[in-house]
Amino acid sequence: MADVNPVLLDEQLCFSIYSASKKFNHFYQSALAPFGLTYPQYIAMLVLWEKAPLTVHQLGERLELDSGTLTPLLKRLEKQGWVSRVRSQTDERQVLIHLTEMATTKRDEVYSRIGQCQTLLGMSTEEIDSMMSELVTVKEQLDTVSHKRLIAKEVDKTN
Amino acid sequence: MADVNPVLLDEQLCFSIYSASKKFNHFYQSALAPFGLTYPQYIAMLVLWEKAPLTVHQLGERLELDSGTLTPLLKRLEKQGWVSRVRSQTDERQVLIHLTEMATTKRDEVYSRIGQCQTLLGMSTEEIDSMMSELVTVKEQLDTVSHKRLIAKEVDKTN
DNA sequence: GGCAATTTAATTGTATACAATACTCTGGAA
DNA sequence: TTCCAGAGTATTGTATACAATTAAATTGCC
Repeated sequence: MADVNPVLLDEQLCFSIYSASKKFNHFYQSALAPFGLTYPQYIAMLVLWEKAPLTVHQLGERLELDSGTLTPLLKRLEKQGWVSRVRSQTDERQVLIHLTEMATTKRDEVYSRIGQCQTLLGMSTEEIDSMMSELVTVKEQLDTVSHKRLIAKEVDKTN
Repeated sequence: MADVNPVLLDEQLCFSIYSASKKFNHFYQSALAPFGLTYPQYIAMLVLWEKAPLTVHQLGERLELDSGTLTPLLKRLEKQGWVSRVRSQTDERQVLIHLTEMATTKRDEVYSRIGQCQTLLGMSTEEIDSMMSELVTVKEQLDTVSHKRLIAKEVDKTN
């Protein structure tokens, strides 16, 4: 164990991303304050504005969230009048998330507000695209590693 | 409101970062499973390994977390034997977080495990540095915008 | 020296995340 | 037809986050 290098917080990419994620969260929270939406609620609404109605499962795939997170989140969105949750007629296991009239009405207002705030960030489309593609690479690596570790576990079990 | 562009989740930098942050979280959670540390607990330990003892406030500045998050987190670390929380003699408002002997003993083991996992990510130091500096820019923008919005609020109040 | 303003932690309340479990429903196999 | 494996959602339990408040200690200012 003598060949171990110190791990310094300031050099960790994970912490940069963790910190940036929290700042974005805070940024959107205040940008969306007039609408009373949190950041996770907002991204759920983004997906729904694209293609509601969706089942909880479909929404979860898009957001990478499971029902443990989405069920209470959607109940809160329902209570605040953004969505309605309707048990599917054709398959009673599924719950379809529909937009309310209010959600449809307010969509462009939210889009506009977000657009204004993003302008304030002052990043070009190219800069944003470049960063996002780097992030895709990182995420793929993380998925691959997780997968490798999973395989490793399986191998372990067989020994 | 006719001039509003749709906001698509896939084009949002915030979501890329949010998603990457969750993947890192999951990655470290499983990498650190042998030690029973969560990701936030791990970064707290990183800072403490650099310069314990620290007050809750000092640790919070480094991690960008407040006592509302840190107090329970540190109590869990204490219960698991990583740290001790000691009320300062010279200023009884402060609580000093010390490393336990176990924490000191296991430090290099954790460093080594993390080093191995990072190698699996397959990113060069240059790639990581480049990404981190871009993230610093984004975070500075987010802070600036938040600050602008704060000023705007103050101005509002005076009207 | 005495007291208001500040500092520091802890607490409270709300909202995510996510693993693990429970429960209901569906479709297919025997 | 019955039974059951699997799918879809909800629930439970644990751990963050963070705003707002509380409580205790300290500092600064008169």
